Amino acid sequence: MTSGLRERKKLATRQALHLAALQLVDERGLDEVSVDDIADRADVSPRTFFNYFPSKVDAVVGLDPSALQQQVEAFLGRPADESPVEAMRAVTREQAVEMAEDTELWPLRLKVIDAHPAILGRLAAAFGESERVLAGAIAERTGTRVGIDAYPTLLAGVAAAAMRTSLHRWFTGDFSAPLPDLVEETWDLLTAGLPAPH
Amino acid sequence: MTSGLRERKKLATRQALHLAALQLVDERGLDEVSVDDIADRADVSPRTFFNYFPSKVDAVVGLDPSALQQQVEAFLGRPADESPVEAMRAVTREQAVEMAEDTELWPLRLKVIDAHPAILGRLAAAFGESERVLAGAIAERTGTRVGIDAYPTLLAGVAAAAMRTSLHRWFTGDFSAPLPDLVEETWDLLTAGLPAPH
DNA sequence: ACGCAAACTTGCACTGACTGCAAGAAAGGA
DNA sequence: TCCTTTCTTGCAGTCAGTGCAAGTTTGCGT
Repeated sequence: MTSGLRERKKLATRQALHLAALQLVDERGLDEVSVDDIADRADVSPRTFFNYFPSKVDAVVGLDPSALQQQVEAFLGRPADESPVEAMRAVTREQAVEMAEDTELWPLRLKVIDAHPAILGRLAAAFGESERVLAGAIAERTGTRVGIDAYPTLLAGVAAAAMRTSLHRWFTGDFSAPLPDLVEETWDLLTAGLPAPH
Repeated sequence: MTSGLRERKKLATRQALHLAALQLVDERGLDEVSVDDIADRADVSPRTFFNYFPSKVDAVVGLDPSALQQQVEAFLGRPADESPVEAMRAVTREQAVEMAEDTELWPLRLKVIDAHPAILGRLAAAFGESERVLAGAIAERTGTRVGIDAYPTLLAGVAAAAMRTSLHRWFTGDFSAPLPDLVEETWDLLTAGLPAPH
């Protein structure tokens, strides 16, 4: 289908670097891990590290660069009779299902991120980037304009907040509750206009 | 009231560094500005720069470190008969009023941030930090538990999204629309459960 | 199987962010 | 005025991150 040897090797190297970064930071903490350490464990030269990730924290976060585009396409591909909120909710639910399938990487990622605010910062930036792009897609679908109308930026931001909230609860509950269920609960709260609890 | 000479000087130096960073980055772009440049314009040594800000981007963002605590106190100090959403909304509106009073710094900040995604990342991290703390305050007020219940984390995240959305529209509209009005509109959308536009 | 072109890895040298330390200067208070 | 505390500064050092050029590996047509 896609894969020559070259592409498989690249993917393997990328994953090795990400995993090495994740494990090392989990073991020692962010400041006690150098790029050289990560490159060593992944069996590549320090210089090669920077061919794969632009910075140390990026390697720890290790986000799939194609995920954002997939998210946008999934959103735009939702049935036309769904409201924007319904479509956005469906997309985040699908993401949750995929994340939950991975029983190793995401828990470790969340553990490390939770322990290191600096990494959380980079993650937040990624969410911000995602928000920008998503807002454009939402505007396209609803006929609103980013920056002029509140709707697209707000919905994108709210969707990101919903995902963050769900991930946080997933982590806090030691991954016992199914992530998609947590996502559903969160969206129920949102569409009800955030009624006070109790 | 508070101010000895020493404290006034510290505040002045901090503001000078922040303004210098902001102007220089606006003029040349983030990568064309070094810490030495910023320190030069603010008339302090490069080493002193790091006594005030832990990094270059932090100086550009230049957030008031006490703002977060004030926000939490403002939230906890709202009348007990207000719902959490009403209280949160009131706090963000008050913030908006304060921000709008400053007709120089915030517009420049937003302009620079909009032009430099790397800075936006740091800002997002600050919002994330704020969310964490706020979530704690919300939990305290509502008797819910951060990490267990969705409510506190979600409301904090949504409030941050509302502020980001409003700031973005304020900037896009060249600061002609009153920021507090934009905040109100955004919260109206939220409490209505994000109804589809049109 | 061969050989060329493109892509990937690596080492080297360099810039600049950031830190710890210790000495000097400035401010506050008795 | 003297002493203490705090702030500033220079120095030396570590490490992140980048451009370049040489060497290596893979893809592909022949």
